[in-house]
Amino acid sequence: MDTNDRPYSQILARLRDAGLRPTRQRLALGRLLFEAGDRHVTAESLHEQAVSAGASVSLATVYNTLHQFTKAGLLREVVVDSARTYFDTNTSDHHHFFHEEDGSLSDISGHAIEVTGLPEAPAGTDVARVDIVVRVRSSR
Amino acid sequence: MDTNDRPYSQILARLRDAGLRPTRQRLALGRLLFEAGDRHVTAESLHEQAVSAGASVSLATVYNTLHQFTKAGLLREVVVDSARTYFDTNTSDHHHFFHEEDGSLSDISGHAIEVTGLPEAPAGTDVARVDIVVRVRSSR
DNA sequence: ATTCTCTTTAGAAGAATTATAAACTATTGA
DNA sequence: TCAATAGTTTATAATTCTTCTAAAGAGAAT
Repeated sequence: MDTNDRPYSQILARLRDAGLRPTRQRLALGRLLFEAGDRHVTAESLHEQAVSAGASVSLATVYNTLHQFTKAGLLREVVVDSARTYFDTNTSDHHHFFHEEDGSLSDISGHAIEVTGLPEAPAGTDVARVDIVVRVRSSR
Repeated sequence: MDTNDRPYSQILARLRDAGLRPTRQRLALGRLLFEAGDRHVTAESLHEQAVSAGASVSLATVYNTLHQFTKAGLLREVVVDSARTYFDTNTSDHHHFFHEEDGSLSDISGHAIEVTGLPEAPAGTDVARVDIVVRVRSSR
């Protein structure tokens, strides 16, 4: 068994579980997304990376795939910048540092975080999620 | 003195302090923004309101003005939705409920809120702001 | 292999926002 | 009061990100 087979099979399993056909494009994007630890990507950045890695995938497919993966729970959307949409391969409970200058994100583990003093959700509504974004800038 | 003079003069003072000429357009937008308590607007929504209030202001001017007011500290930008940019007339320390279904915002006073367990800002960076967004959906 | 259904894709379309350059207006100083 | 000037407004074009469309392509099942 080739050492590269295992990652492929993991991605395959993820796609299968999500009910998504394991197409060439989804496998390629899945590998880029899930074989490198926690990542934050935009459609454009992932598309660039895919192309420069030799995978020919259209930008439309990248958008489609990111949304399908998100719906399947494989990715999470992160809203920190009104100019572009970020997707996070870390779907566990956590928050973010956002570097306003370069637009980069880094995770803040959700375990240690506690928020006190939050009022109840408005009448007739349920909380879907609590997002904390710590906006930082270089000190000098 | 007309009862409507006071608000005008308040807006005038705000503009003067910000070093912005009190033009017809800025006064009209300033009144809409600051004479009705805490508000959350988008460029489009404020433009619509201005037009239907009889103030002829172009959309470009609404964008310009929102950004100038923000730079002057009269408004705050709120990032909750990658599709559009919201501006908040409440510039004090506070957070938001975001109704994902209708795109509306409501304030959460910052006084009672406390976040524990946040790690230090990454080396070489300073915290510019901590934003908490509680995303809610109607219960049924 | 054939068929069926799901996917991909190029390109058009849409939506929000920003840029441009000409017309306009508040302010200043004579 | 009246230019001159410097800052504003605006229509419109341009940009950018994202979604849509419809036709071609590719897995899956028979």
